[in-house]
Amino acid sequence: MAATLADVAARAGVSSATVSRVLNGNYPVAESTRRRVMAAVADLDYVVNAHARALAAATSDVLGVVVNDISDPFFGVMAGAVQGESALDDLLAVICSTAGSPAEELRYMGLLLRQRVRAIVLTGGHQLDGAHFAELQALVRRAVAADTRVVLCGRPALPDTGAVALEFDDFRGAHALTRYLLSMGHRRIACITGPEGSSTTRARLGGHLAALAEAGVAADESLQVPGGFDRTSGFEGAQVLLDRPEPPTAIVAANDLAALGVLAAARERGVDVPGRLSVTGYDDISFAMDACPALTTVRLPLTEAGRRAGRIAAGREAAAPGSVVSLRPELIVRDSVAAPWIG
Amino acid sequence: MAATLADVAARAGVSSATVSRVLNGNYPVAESTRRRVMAAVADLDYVVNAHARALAAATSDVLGVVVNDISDPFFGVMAGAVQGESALDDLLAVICSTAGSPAEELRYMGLLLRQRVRAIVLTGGHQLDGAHFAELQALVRRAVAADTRVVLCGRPALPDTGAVALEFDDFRGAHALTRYLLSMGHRRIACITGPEGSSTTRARLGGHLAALAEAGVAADESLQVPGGFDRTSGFEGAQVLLDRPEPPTAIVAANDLAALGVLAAARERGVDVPGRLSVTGYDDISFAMDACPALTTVRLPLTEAGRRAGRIAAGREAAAPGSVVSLRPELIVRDSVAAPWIG
DNA sequence: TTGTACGCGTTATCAG
DNA sequence: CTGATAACGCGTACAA
Repeated sequence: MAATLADVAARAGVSSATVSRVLNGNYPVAESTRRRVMAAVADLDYVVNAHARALAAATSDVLGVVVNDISDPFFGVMAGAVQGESALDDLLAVICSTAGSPAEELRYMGLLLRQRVRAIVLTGGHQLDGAHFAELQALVRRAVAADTRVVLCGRPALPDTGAVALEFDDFRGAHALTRYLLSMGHRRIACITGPEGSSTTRARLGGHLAALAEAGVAADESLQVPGGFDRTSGFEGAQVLLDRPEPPTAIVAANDLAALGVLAAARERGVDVPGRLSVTGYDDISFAMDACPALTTVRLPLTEAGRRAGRIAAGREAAAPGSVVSLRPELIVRDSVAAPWIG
Repeated sequence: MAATLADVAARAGVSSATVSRVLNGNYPVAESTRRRVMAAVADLDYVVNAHARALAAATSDVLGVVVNDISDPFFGVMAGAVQGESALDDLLAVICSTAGSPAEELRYMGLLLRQRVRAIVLTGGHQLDGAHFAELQALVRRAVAADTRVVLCGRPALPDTGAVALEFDDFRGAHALTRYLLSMGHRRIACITGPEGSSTTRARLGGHLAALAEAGVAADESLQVPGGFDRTSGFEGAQVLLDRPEPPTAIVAANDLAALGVLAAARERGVDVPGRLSVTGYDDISFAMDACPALTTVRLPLTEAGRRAGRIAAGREAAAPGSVVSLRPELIVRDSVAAPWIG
C-alpha cells in the first residue's frame, strides 16, 4: 500500500541508496538528483517506515515515560516537560500509566524494552516491596546494558543499575513543612500518609517525624492515618481525625490532592481553616494556590526535573551512568496555616 | 548485544521459526520443545524486537494521542482514558503535546505516520485557519487510506476523511450555561473567550450568543474579551472587565482554568463571588469543585470520550469510518452563580 | 556522485 | 509438528 524507498527510487530514476541519502542528508548528493528525488517523494506521498529504519540503523526515535497516573497534574507536568524537551530532537514519548502498581510498571518496562526505546524515564516513588523491587532493579540493569538510558525523575536512585537519578529530597521538604507548623505553635499535628510501602511515603513521613522528634514532640500514633495520594484519601482521613475526642490542630496531608480532600471535609463540617484547623499540602501543583484557603505546601521542581530528564533521555545533556542529583524542595507559605486555636 | 531469535533457536536446538511460533502461540508446538525454547529465552534474557516484528508482520503495537498540553487535566484525563483502554490490548500510547499549534499538530501527525501507528487519536479543537486545516484534512485522509484509524476525541468531525468523530456539543453546553445565568436574572453577562480561530471557541461563543439572542438580550461587544484556555487569560480578562465603568454582573469564562483566573482576580479586588459577581467555568475538571466558591460549570464526558476513543483506536469497539457521534454536556450547578446584585 | 548487495530480526509460506 | 527460506523496508560498506 504505502510507497517504499524502492518506489521512490524507481520514479526518480535513481537507486534506493540515493533516495536514502537525500532523505537523511548525510552524504553528498547532486542538487539535480536531489530535486528529482524530492519530487518523487512528494508525488508518492512517501513516508519513511520508522520500523525498517530502526531495524537497519539499530536506533529508535521513541522514549518511554512511566507515571502513576497521567491525569494527575503532578505526573502530567513532569511528563509534559519530558515530552517537550525530547520533542526538540524529534523524539516521540510513549506514556505509560501504572496506577501505582509495581506489576504494571514491570510490564511496561518490558513493552518499552521490546520497542528498543532510546531511553526510559521512570517517575513516581517505587514500591519498597522486595520481590518487585528486585525485578525492577534487574530490568533496569538490563536496559542500561542494552544501551537504553534510564532516568529516574523525582524518584530515589536505584543503586548499581547505571540509572541516572534526579531525586526529590522529600525528607527535607516534609521536615521543613512540619518545622514550620511547629514554629507556628502546633503540637497536635496529624498526618495522612501516602500509600504504604511507597518510597515517597516513607521519605515524607520520615521528615515529618524527624521534625517532631527534634522539637521534642512525642509522635502520637493515633494521629497517623494511612491514605494515598488522592483527594478521597484526604477527605476520608480528615473525617476520621476530626472525629477524634481530641482532634489535631493541624493536618499534614500526603500531597496537595489529599489536602484538597481535607479542606473539603473541613468545609463540610464547618471547621474553619486555618482558624480551627491548619492544613498543608505537598508538591505545589498549580491548583494549590486556588484552593480555599490557598494551600501552604512544599514546591517540588516538577518542570525542572522533567525537562532535565528529557534532555538526558534525549542525550542532549550528559549524565554519568549511576549519577544522582538531589533536587531541593521549597516551602511555600500561603493561607492554610495559622497559629493553633486556643479553646 | 541483545539476543535474537536465532540466538534462542541455537541455544534451544531448534529453528528460529519454531521459536517464533512458541512466542506467538499461534501454531501448535510440541510441549517438550516449547519448554526448551522458553528456557532458552529466559537464559538469554531474550526480548522481542518490536521493529523487526512490525516490519515483518506489518502491524504496530502503538497508537498516537495528540493533545494541546498533557499537563492540563482536560487533556490529561482524556489521554489517560485512551491510554488505559488501549493498554488492555498491550498497546503503547505515544503522547504529543502541540501547545495548540496547528503546525506542531501536522508535524506530529507525520512522525506518527512514519511510526506506522495503529491509530491516531486527535483531541482539542482544530484551527479554523484555511491552510493548516486543508493540510490536516489531507494528512488524515492519507492516514485512513493507509489503514491507520483516526479518532477525533471531543473534537469536531473532519468531513470526507474517514475519521471517526466523538464530538462534544459545545454549542449546546454553552447555550445551557448562559440560559441558566439568564434565568437567574443576569443581563450584563460578559465572556472571556478561548483563542481566536479555534473551533471550540467558536462553538462555545456561538452557544452563548444564541442564548442571549433568544432571551432578547442585546450582545454587548465590549463585554466580549478574547483570551485563551488558561488561568492567566481569565485573570487578565477579569481585570479588564472589572475596570469597565459598568462592570458585568456575570462572567462566562472560556473554561474552568480561565474561571479560576477570574476568581483569583475577583478575590484580589475584594469583589465577592457570587454576591457581586457570578462566574462560570466549562469542562468540569476535577478541581472545579474545589474552587472558591465551587464552580458552576458544564461537565464534558472527558473520561467516557477518552475510553471510547481508546477502544475504537484499539479496534475493540466498532465504528464506521466517517461516523460521528455527539456527546452531551451537562450543566453542573454549584456555588459561583447567584442572582445579580442590585445596587 | 551514484549504484550494488548484504544485513538488521521477525513473520509467514511451503515443504517435509 | 518442524525446518528452510523468502520477504518486510531501509542503511551502509564497498565498488564503480
